Amino acid sequence: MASTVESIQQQAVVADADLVYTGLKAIVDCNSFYCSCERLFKPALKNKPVVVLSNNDGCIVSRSDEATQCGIQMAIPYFMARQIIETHDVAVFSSNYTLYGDLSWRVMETLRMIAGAREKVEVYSVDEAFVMLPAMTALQAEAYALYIRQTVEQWTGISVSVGVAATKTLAKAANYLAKKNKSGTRCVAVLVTPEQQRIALQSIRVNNIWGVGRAYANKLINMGITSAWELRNMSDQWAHAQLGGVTGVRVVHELRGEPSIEMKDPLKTKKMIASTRMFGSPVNDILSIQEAIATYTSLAARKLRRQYCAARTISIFIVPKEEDHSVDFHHGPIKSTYTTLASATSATNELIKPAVELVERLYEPGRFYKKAGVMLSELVPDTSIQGNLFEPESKNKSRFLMDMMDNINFSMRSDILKFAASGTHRNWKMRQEKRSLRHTTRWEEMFEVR
DNA sequence: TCTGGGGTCCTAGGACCC
DNA sequence: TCTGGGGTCCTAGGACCC
Repeated sequence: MASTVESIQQQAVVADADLVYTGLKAIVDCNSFYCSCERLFKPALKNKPVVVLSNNDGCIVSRSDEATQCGIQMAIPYFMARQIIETHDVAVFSSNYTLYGDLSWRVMETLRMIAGAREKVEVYSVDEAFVMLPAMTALQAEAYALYIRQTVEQWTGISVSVGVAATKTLAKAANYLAKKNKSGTRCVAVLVTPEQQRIALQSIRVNNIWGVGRAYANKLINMGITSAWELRNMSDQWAHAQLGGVTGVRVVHELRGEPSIEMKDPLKTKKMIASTRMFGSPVNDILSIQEAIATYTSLAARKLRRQYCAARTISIFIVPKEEDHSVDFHHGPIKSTYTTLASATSATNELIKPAVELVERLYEPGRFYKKAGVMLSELVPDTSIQGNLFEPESKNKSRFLMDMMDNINFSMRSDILKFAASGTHRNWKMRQEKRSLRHTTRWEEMFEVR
């Protein structure tokens, strides 16, 4: 079966007997992404159960199919799965975001090459992207999806599932079916014709639809609406009243095949950038907290510069360790404050100083804290700074310094260069006991071929 | 005596996503 | 003992303005 882009595109022209669809989208989703990354460099783990833990080794955030079959649930705390993990000899890894980031970039670049243009790929998360497809028939869409899957796997070693449809929500539904029955679908599913859509949606429960979370799923099921097909057939007025207004109407429209969630412009920037983390163990001295805040600020500043932005507002928060364990974990008493700068900046040193000063406003001696974070908002394009002739020269110099630091940090993929305020003791640093090596980005940890 | 009909901006909170 | 770290969008309500 010849399934190259060229032959598919030629067929689309020739096969005028078939209906040609325009505006089709594919969602390409890496299978158990973090686990796949870990396995890539440890062939012995093939077909073995693998899990990857969140920061601080807190929760399970990725599990291989084998781990799922062992009965390990997604997003549960590590300690709760420990027994199953030991019984089944599951391989456990701490998160290694450097490795995942690099492999993610390779997957996305591959998709951009397949699509033929940067703007035809919308990176949705570290392991998912939407791809706009050329006009084609239903049959060709399936061949194209297979081609995407095979090419990504061949070029990056990462296996993906592909769902194709006229709307993002239906594409996600197709992808859900492809993943659910990997051997039957070859990790590819297409929901293009009305018949394909009906059969698929009748088989999917509402809670598995993109945009229907736990709250709405419970509500729908209580109302007797259990399948995606039933939801699709509800009226706009009903959706508006019952599913959170316009958002709910969009979901129903999308299920009917009417595009209501547009492809995002990849050049559009974020409105806010944050960097927050739990401490490895609770901390009660102000210096440690300030060190942590300084470190998070430099991380956030780096993200800021990567998207060519500057920030005018800095907010920080710290979370005291709760003595009362009955308090809901997610809604602890967060203390926060912010400051607005005279002018927007992306220079780490200009952001760290006010951020560290803010800590003094919140800190109460004697208390223990378990988490802190920095948020940068009021973002503006960086060009407004670069192009300003009236800024003192020192500002441009610091911008230059920042570029250099980013480049060094990026190429070495570690924080070799740091600001003194980030400290060197780091007893607040998170636990990462089971982190794998950074095979693709560090010479000394490179994978050895024997 | 009596209390319009807009508009904007901001914040908090809820719902969702990975 | 032990519970991630980001994000987005939408709505309601209050303050303020004319």
